[in-house]
Formats: sequence, C-alpha cells, structure tokens
Amino acid sequence: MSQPDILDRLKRHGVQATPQRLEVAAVLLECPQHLSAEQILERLRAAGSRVSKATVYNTLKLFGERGLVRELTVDPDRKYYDSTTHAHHHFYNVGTGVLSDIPADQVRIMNLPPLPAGTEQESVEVLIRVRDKDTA
Amino acid sequence: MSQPDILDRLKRHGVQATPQRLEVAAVLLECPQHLSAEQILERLRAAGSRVSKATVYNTLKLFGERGLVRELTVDPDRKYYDSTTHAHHHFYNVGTGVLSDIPADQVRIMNLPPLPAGTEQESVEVLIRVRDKDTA
DNA sequence: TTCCAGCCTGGAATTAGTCTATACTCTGCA
DNA sequence: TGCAGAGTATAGACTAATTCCAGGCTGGAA
Repeated sequence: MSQPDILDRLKRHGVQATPQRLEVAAVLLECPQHLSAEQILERLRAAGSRVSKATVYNTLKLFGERGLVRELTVDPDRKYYDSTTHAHHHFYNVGTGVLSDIPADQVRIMNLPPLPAGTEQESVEVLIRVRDKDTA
Repeated sequence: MSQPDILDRLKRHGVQATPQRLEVAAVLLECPQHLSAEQILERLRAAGSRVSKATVYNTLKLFGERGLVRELTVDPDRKYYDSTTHAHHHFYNVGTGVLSDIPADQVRIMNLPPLPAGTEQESVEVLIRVRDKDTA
C-alpha cells in the first residue's frame, strides 16, 4: 500500500495522520497479514524507527476502534491485528500460532439464532483451530 | 451436578480426584456456565475454601487438556472455562462480557475450505459478537 | 506571541497466568 | 511400623502483554 493510499485510509476512518501512525500503518498494511503489537514494534525498530512502545499500542488500539484494522482475539497471550477488514474468517494453528484467512464466501452460515434480547450484532467470526499432523 | 457424577466425570477423563479438584469442579460444573479462573477462585474463597490460586489455575488447565471442560479465548484479558463440552457456539457481549451458548444445530456451516497443508482440524468455533443496543 | 488540544515518550503500574522450591499425602512394600 | 516415590498443593516470586501517567512538544487558532 502506497503512502497516499495510507493517508487516504487514515482520513476515511477519521484518524489524524502523524509520522508515527503512518509508520505503524505502513508496516501492518503492507500486505494482507496478521501481526501482534510486539511484532510491529520489532519491525519498526529493525527499520530504524524510534517509536515508543506506548505509541504502537495506542495507535493499534485507535486503528481498531476506528475500524481501520481488525483486532483478533485468538491467542490467549496476545492480540493480533489484521490488515484485512472486510468479512472473512480464520484458520489458527495452535502449535505455531500461524493465522490464515478464509474468504467469507467459502463459509456459509445458516439458521442463525436470534440475538440475546436488547443486543445488536457486531460481527460473526468463524475460527477453525488446526494443529500440525504428527509426522511420526 | 452431584458429587458422584463429578467423581465419575473426573475418572472418565483420566483425572485423579483430590479435594481441591473436586471443589473446583463442583463450582464450574454446577450448571452450564462460563467462568474465568479468578471468578472460580473468588467463589471458592467466598464459600470458605482455602485453595491456592496456583491450584485453581493448574486444575483448570488440566481439566482443559483432558477435555473435561472447554477453554474459551474470547476476551483478550482472560480465559473463560466452559462447563459444556459438546460442540456449540457462543454469543459474546463485548460490552458486558456476558457469554451465552448457541446450540450446535442452530448453526450450519457449509463449503468448509481445505485445511492448510499438513494440518488437522481441532475445532470449529463460531463467535457472534454483540453489543447492547443504544437505548438513547 | 500565547493558548490549547492532541500527540509522543519513557518508565511505572497492572494483571492474568506460570514457575519454582518446598512441603504434604497417599500407597505399595519390606 | 516405617520408608520410598509418585503425584499434588501452596505461597510467593516472576513473566509478559498491555495500559496508565506525568511531562514535554507541536501546530494551528485567537
């Protein structure tokens, strides 16, 4: 994703652009992927950036709230941020921690039950946990 | 769930019975519900038990590994333990943290895509996030 | 200029969960 | 009757992800 595209995406989600936010966005939005805050911080540091940890966390949280990226709760030890925001689902390898996408149109969910009273739906997520086969 | 039923369930899952494990199981298996480790510890303490935190955590982890209860990763801040282990899905109220069950037969998933190479499926979970409607 | 809101930062604080070293409790067996 | 060993329980230290905080910076409005 190019710099102007990123700027545009920030603007469309009502997020004010700053150098740090652009850096974070550039890493995460580079391609469809799933990264944790620490992974992003690591990459930024490796590339010579001096963003603070707090800023990376704050920025990702903000991006998540504004719908610019998607927050995934899949690993009990850390959050992952998904650069792809349109509806889709995931495979999660519990051994390796690798996440991969399942296009929304490959899963059809039927007979959805009524929501609990007084609530409205926010999202539907299908998570298929997998593990490496024993090669023994 | 009565004491003998709990003993039986432990035995069927290859978990050796101890007073502490019985206490933990009694709280969680009392009825179909979703509790965090801390909630269970709290209830035990309130009931006068002196189990240690480590024991509660160890016990729940063991129960989860042996399939006696189900571990849920749904709230980024804590794990929940589900007393119901047969296949089913969940509503999760992101505002209140309340989890509720969706019977498996109320959700039909079709066209499941192929698993990533070299992996085998462990579980399929559907999570529907909801939020309280604005009453404004 | 001066103000102010919003942003960034390092470091402290928080918190779920795990680890560790020690002590206890059975159960089989001499 | 007593010992050995496996499996457990416990308090408290520790880890790691994330959030909080207090101070400093910046760019535009007045």
